[in-house]
Amino acid sequence: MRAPHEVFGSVMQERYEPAVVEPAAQRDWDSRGAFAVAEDPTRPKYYCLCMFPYPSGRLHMGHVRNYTIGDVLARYMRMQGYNVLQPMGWDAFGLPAENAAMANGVPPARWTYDNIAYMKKQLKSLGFGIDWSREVATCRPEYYRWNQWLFLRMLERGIAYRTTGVVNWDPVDQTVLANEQVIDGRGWRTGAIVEKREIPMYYLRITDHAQDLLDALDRLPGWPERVRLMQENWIGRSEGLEIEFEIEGAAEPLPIYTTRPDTLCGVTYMAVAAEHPLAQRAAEGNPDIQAFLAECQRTGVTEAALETMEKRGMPLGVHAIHPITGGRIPVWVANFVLMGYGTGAVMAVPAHDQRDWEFARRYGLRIHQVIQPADGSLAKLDEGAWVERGTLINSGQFDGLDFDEAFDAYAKLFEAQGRGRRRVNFRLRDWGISRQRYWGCPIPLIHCGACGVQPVPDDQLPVVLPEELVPDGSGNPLARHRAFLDCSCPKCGAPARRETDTMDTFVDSSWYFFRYACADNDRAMVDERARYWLPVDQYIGGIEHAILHLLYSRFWTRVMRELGLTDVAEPFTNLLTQGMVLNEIYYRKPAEGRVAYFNPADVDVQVDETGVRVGAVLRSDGAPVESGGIGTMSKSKNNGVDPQALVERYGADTARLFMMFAAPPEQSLEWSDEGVDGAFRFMKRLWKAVHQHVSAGPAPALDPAALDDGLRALRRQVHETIAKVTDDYGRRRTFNTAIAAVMELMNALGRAETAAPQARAVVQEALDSVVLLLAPVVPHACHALWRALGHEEPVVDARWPVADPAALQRQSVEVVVQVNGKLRGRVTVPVDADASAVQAAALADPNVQRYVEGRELRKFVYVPGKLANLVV
RNA sequence: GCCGGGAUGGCGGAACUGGUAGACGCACCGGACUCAAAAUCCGGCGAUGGCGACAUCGUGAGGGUUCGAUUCCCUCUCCCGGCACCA
Repeated sequence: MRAPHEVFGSVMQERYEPAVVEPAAQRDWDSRGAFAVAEDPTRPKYYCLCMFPYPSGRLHMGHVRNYTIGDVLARYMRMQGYNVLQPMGWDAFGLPAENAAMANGVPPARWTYDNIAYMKKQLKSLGFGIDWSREVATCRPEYYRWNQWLFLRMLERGIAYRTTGVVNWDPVDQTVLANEQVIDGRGWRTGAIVEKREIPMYYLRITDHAQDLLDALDRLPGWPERVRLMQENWIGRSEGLEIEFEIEGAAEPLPIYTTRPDTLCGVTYMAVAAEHPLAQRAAEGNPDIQAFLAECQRTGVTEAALETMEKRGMPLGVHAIHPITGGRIPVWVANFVLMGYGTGAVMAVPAHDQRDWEFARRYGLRIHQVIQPADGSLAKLDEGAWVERGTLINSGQFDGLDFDEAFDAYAKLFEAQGRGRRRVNFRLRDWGISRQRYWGCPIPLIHCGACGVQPVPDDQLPVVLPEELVPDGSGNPLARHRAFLDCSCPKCGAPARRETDTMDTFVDSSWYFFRYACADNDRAMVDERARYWLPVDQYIGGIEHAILHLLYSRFWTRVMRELGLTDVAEPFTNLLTQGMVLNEIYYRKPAEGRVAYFNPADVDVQVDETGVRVGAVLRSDGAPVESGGIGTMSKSKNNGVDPQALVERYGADTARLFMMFAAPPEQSLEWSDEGVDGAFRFMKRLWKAVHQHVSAGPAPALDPAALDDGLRALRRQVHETIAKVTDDYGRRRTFNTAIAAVMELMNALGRAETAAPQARAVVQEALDSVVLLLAPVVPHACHALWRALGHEEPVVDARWPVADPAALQRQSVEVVVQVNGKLRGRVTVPVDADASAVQAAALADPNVQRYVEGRELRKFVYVPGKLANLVV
């Protein structure tokens, strides 16, 4: 083996060749096990985690962006002295594998394992500093047995329970469809109108933790405000009243929940869900209602579909008795009321609720105002509902009360009568985890004819999913696979049938970050090592996971804590949500047939002489294509860029540099081939600068006292850049501005006169700093350059540079001068100049004088070292 | 429909706590080098007016607060993410 200095050092090659540099750096890291980490109580730990990928086949740019952000932070924190863990794994169960199986006849398992092998190679070629010894794949029995084990613990404690749930049913394929497989209300393969169907499912009681999941958001200062807000709204805590309405001719009252009890006297109708017993009973012997209920069956189950559909209803011929006025109120069935939400019934106040108002208008129902604006102004109820709080009117003894007083008065009244109570309600629903699919973690239950549903005993775990089956789109192949199905009842020993439902893949991803800490333990879900590494210090992933995945993980962590498996309250201390990767969309719409999309790589953009775009043509035929604007990279729009091709052409460092430079991580990132060229040019300039410097031999030691003004200014910029980049990486997480600052420094270095010995010393310090500052972003090139600059220790293990306060000193600063807020001049003043000195200097400026002359100075504003404003 | 976010030159973006709008990069234009091209290097580059010094306008649209607003408040438009079985 060659010593590093024979490869680089003084014989550093002149040309920047990533195809040589990158594999060499990767081999060096591999041979030294640079990223394998162990628990070390003597050093502060830093657990840097990126959301694991679904093994879809190849990496896409969103992955590259995600993992580059993580790798930059991991390498930066390592240089800051932390014991850094950066693991990786595979979210390997899920629908796409079944779809691929249907298309190609390949078992999901094989497709998945092949994809993992390929994508792992891609991740390695991008140079991410991952500890691969901790890799997990959720489709492996070693992993999912702990899903099963914890599920059984939840079942024992009543955290998991069985009830019915609503699913999309394709009547032709006789199968349950995912929401994404329902297109415009029809099954994606059969085109059949999808029906709602109730089936038994297992649920986890996440609602038991609703209050805590909400309260703890305040203790997550490291999460973006917008994610906390989205979770808060998702949990949706509300305080209201549950009120029972008597139903004419029925023994059972109709309970409803309202957050606006102050509007109670404005109720002019009630509405129940199609599945509500009142509606079902009214339908008996009434074909019109039956037809309406059947129609309600044929809608999607998503909230978006329900909210956007036409609000329709039908009177049931049943009446409720108003609990205050004693008046008769018609009860309707309405398609927008959901059986699963609250009590499946609502009171309707058209005067003060917009949806009720529209419904009342449509069906000619009464609109009765009971709230008036507190300022006495008039509510225009013929234009829409008046939904603000106000003062009660038309409410008998309650007239004149405000919202809080009315809430209280009604609550006391109903509580005294036993016909209602105060209630806190959450929008959050329990987590249904049953999926009628093959490629997922089997739910470890056994159905016995005599003993009912029995849990699989712990010593028989895991229930292993057979890996050779190929789904065909009509139901779950497990249900036809005798070797899986047949078993004996653990209680009575009689022949029994295994449960064929599998778990939601969100279960797999709710705790994988624990397993990385102890992936090799085959006797326990987690061990002591998880106590060392958890919680995750920095979690990085797409904003699209802001609610579900993160909420489920927070819940699962709470369950693990209840079971004594962890002491961690919250799994992710800091969260960074990265934006999408976008690209141009080009298409042609033929007179007939489907729109054809063209990959931007095959399209030439035409610009006029000022650089403005005037059109685009397809390179292969030279004919014009239409621009469809900018959109997320996707298969359907054919606008993806293959990371592999990019790495092969420019190298991983250029790909990483472009991604980090083009936009701050939280914003969406627009792809640009020209931008990649620019990043590559910068890499070549950096390489050349170091090459030129080291070719002239070793630089002398730096003597800061011996520098002239020019060199002192250059050295100040070096240290200003160190301070800025440190702040940008560490606090702001804006890698684009950090890279821009380094580019500015390189530009200044290129302009400087560097022949003199002390100039060479400053350049050495500058280049050392630049290589250290860029090492997290472009680690391969910096690995080589650091050694070329004469350092023995590899740059991954180098210490992060610290700005020298002495080098940052300045004697004078430029202050901009405004007159009445408009920029009129600039003056240079000593750094320690006081306001009066700056005012005098400002008034001495000829251009400033033009605007101040002959007018009275009313006010003088001075922002030290920056700005002076003369108000005249 | 509901919840969250965004909009700044020809383009991606910068301006961090209300204080110089346009850093850095791309594209484009001009120049150097070259037989030539590519590569590289140097310079210019928001709009309008002016020879120029400068001036006026300008951060999706409209209004407000302030000595001063891309930044804070109100109204609106468009785009993106999520809406519980895509991951």
